[in-house]
Amino acid sequence: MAEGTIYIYFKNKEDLLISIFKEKTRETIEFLKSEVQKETNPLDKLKRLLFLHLEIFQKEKDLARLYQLELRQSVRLTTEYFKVEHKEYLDLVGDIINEGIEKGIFRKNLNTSIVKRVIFGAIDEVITTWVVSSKEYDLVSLYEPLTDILLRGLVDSQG
Amino acid sequence: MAEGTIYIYFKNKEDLLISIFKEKTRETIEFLKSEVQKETNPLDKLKRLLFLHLEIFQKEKDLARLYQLELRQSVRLTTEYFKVEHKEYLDLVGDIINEGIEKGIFRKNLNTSIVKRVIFGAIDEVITTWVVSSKEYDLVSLYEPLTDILLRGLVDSQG
Amino acid sequence: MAEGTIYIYFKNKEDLLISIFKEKTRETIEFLKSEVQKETNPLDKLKRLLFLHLEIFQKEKDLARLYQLELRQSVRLTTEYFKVEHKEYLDLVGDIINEGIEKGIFRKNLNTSIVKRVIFGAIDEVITTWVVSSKEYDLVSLYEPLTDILLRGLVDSQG
Amino acid sequence: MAEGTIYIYFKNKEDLLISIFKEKTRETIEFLKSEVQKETNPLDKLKRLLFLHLEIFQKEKDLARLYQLELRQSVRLTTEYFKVEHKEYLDLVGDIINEGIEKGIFRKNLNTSIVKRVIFGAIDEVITTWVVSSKEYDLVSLYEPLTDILLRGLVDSQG
DNA sequence: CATGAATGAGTTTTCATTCAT
DNA sequence: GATGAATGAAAACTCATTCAT
Repeated sequence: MAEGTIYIYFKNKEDLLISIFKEKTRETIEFLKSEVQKETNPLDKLKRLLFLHLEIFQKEKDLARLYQLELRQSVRLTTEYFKVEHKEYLDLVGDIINEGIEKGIFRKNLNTSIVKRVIFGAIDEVITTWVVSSKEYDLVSLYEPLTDILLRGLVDSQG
Repeated sequence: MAEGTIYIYFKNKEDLLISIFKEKTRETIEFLKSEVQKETNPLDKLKRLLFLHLEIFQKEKDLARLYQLELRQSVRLTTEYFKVEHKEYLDLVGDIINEGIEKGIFRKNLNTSIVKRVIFGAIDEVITTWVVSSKEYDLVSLYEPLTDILLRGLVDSQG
Repeated sequence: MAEGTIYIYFKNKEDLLISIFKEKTRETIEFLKSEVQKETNPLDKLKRLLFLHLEIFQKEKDLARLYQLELRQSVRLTTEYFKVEHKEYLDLVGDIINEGIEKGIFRKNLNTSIVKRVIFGAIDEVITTWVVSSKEYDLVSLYEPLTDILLRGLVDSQG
Repeated sequence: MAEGTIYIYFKNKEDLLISIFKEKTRETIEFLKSEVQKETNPLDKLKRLLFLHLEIFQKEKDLARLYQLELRQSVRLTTEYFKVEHKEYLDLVGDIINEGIEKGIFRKNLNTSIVKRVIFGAIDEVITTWVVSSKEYDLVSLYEPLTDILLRGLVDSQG
């Protein structure tokens, strides 16, 4: 695509970037939603979501770089993204949590709006570390310890 | 300080930014370390750390903006920061976790290197949301639900 | 006509514009010539010419805009236009003036090559003012004061 | 002056051009005003004005080119210029005409607002012709026939 | 040493022109 | 021949860096 072409379809370069992120994120969220719906147990839904999140980024490291590093380049872009597409992902997590609470699988006194951010933040940080790391390692293999902490917490309830 | 003055002390603008972040981060980590050492119980150490992290950023929203948005604008800066200063914070958390595991307060099978990232990621996300939000709300009040999830996890162990 | 089509018929955009102006100007000058020839008195010829010039532009404000503003945007176009089509209009005026001098209706010592430019310049300025004006007003009504000055001059010869 | 320098002082390139024209025109008008005031007779005032107008442009052909050709390049520029600086020149002429009418030197029934435009238009056209001409000739020498027509008109009042 | 106006390399944007359909 | 989406050379603009004061 030639330089000038983007100006036929977008007001400016930033608008193009915003559009790319919106498009890609929506597509991914649609995919995640449909995959999650294949499970009936909220616990399995959450697990599958986290697994796929890691797997998608592992498969497309360039995309991961784009999301974890380039997206943040423009404050306007980050803000826009946070308020719309990002919110949709959080809502997907939030719905699973709420369902789990209702079904007695998750704890009753959970604050869903914080829980969904904790889950996203945890996985986001793990992916960013993987992206900036000079070492090559398997991202998906982090699925086990990641879910373990999020689901069971840090404190030894037996102790 | 005038525009041109920075080039007397720094090679370029990015170096200035890196220097500011390093300086500020080290100072903050020193403060956090000294505060954490006032507690003997690893659980209390972790709680105090999270509380102070929220409190510091709440008190200086400009600093929060700087860390959560501006810092991320330069890929080189983010990468550099991630590998040095950010690591120090993670190590502080990691040491507390390890101490807790040894003392039987935290679960034995925790993967410390993931746990510390989960904790940082969770709090980081909560702060970024607060920074980009158009609504004004109390960040420190999120301390309770945040520690609750991280410490106890999502799953209802009674159920 | 689609964008690309003009390059089948014209070398470039400027050539198209030149062609449009040439065509339109020639057509208009032909019309003016034939109208002027309906009068026998050079004074009436000049009056009719000025009246029609105002009337044509009043009737087609878009055309007026084209001539008074758009045409001047390209230096090459202005220069080209000035040397050919514009000259034809001036010659039409010049011929009327010369005829008037010969017939003793206009003053003997008139410098025809300046006179024709004075007449064109005067009417051109009046039309440009009308085009750029934010107020809507009747252009043809300026015919009377315009001819009065050009024919009788400013000085009170009785005084 | 380097490319980027203009953006320190002006919003964009067009604003720079507008500013140059405004500045130069105001300066010239101030000069013309002061020169005109040296005369007491309105007729002499007008003559001196026309003479100086020709002389200034003859002396600075580049400036003449700028005014007669480049100024028209942008419709916005032409419109802005017409409504402000250009108006000031016309007012200067208009004031002289009004004074002349009052003193019985110019004809009573003159329409000042048209007269001033006729005078400007006439001189403007003569200058443009000089600028676009491939022949080099003396512009100031046109002062005589130009004032002759404007002051005495075309019609032979003896005839 | 400090300053901030000026710089110009790099980036973004425009728009006349091309060319596959 | 006609079309209009795509092109890219040129113009406009930005902003980190320099340097005369």
